[in-house]
Amino acid sequence: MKFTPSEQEELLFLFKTLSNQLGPKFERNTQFSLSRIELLYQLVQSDEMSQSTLQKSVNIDHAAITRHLKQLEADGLVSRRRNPHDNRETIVQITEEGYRQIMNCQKDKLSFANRMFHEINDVELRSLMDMLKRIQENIKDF
Amino acid sequence: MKFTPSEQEELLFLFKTLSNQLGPKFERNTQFSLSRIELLYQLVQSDEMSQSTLQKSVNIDHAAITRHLKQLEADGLVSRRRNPHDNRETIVQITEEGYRQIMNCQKDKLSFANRMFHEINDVELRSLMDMLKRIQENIKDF
DNA sequence: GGTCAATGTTTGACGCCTCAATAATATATA
DNA sequence: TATATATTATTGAGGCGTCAAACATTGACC
Repeated sequence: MKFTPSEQEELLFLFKTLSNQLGPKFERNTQFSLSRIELLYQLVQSDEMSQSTLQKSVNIDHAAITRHLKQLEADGLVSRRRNPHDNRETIVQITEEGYRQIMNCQKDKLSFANRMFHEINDVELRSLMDMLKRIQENIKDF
Repeated sequence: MKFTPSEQEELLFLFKTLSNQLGPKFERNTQFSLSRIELLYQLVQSDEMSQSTLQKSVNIDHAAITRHLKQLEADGLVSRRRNPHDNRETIVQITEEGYRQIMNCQKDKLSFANRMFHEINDVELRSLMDMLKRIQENIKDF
C-alpha cells in the first residue's frame, strides 16, 4: 500500500517548499519582492533596456513583466517610453528614486542572503550554483 | 554606477527562477501540480489524517490546503469528514480513484525527476538535499 | 502600395501562495 | 455553569506566475 519516495522526488518537493517559503520571507526583510529587486537590479546594470530584453534576462513571463513595470512606474521607480526607432518596443529606465531605493535595500538583501546561506561555505555555494544551473539546463525544453 | 552581485545574491535569484520554471513544467508532464501530488502522496502514506497534520507535513498555508482539498474532493480523489471525537477537525482520506490516479502518474513523476537530475550523481544529490535542508533551517524564523 | 509573417506589449482568465479576519468547537478555569 | 483561551477550518483580499488571445508596428515580398 505504501511506497517510499526516491531521493529525487524528495528533493523535488523540498525544492518547491523551500522556494515557497523564501519569497515571502525575503519580501518581509527587504520591502521588495525578489522579482522586483531583480528587475531593478538589471536596470541598474544596463541603465536602459527594452521590456523584451529585460524579460529575457530575468526569465519571467512577458505578462508579469508588463504588470511589474506598470506598478514600478506608478511608484516612480522606473520610467517607460516608446522606442522612437521601433514603436513596438517600450524602453525602461530606472529613476533617481528607483536607484536610491534599490541602493537603500542593498544592506537588507545582503544580510538576508548571509543568514540564508549561513554556514554554507564557498565551495558548497559554488557546487550548489553549479547544480542549479545544470538542472535549469536539463529542464529547459520540457 | 554599477555593482556586481555577490554569489549569494546570484544564487538567490537563480533559485527563485528555477523554481518558477519547475512548477509549470512538472504539471505539464504529470497532470498534477507539485502541491497536489505531495498532498495525495502524504495521504497514501498515512491512509487518513486531519487537515492540520497534513498541513504541517507539507508546509503550505492552511488556506491553500483547504482549497486544494475541496477541489480534490470535488474531483473524487479524496474524501473528507468531520472527526466525531473532535468536531473541529476534518479527516481526509484518499479514495480508490485517487489512489489509482496517483499510482498512474508515478511513472511520469519519476521520469520527470530523472530527466531533471540527469547527470547529477548520488553524492551530489545527497549534498544538494543536505544544503537545502540547512537553508530551510536557516530561514525558519525569518 | 498591399499583404503576410514576425515581433513586442497588453489584457483576461485562472492557479497557487500568503496573511488576516471569522466561525465553530474544545478545553481550562473561576 | 459561565467565561476566556486555544485550535481547526474557512473565506476574502491581494501578490505573483502562466498561457492564450488581441493589438500595434515593422519588415519582407509580390
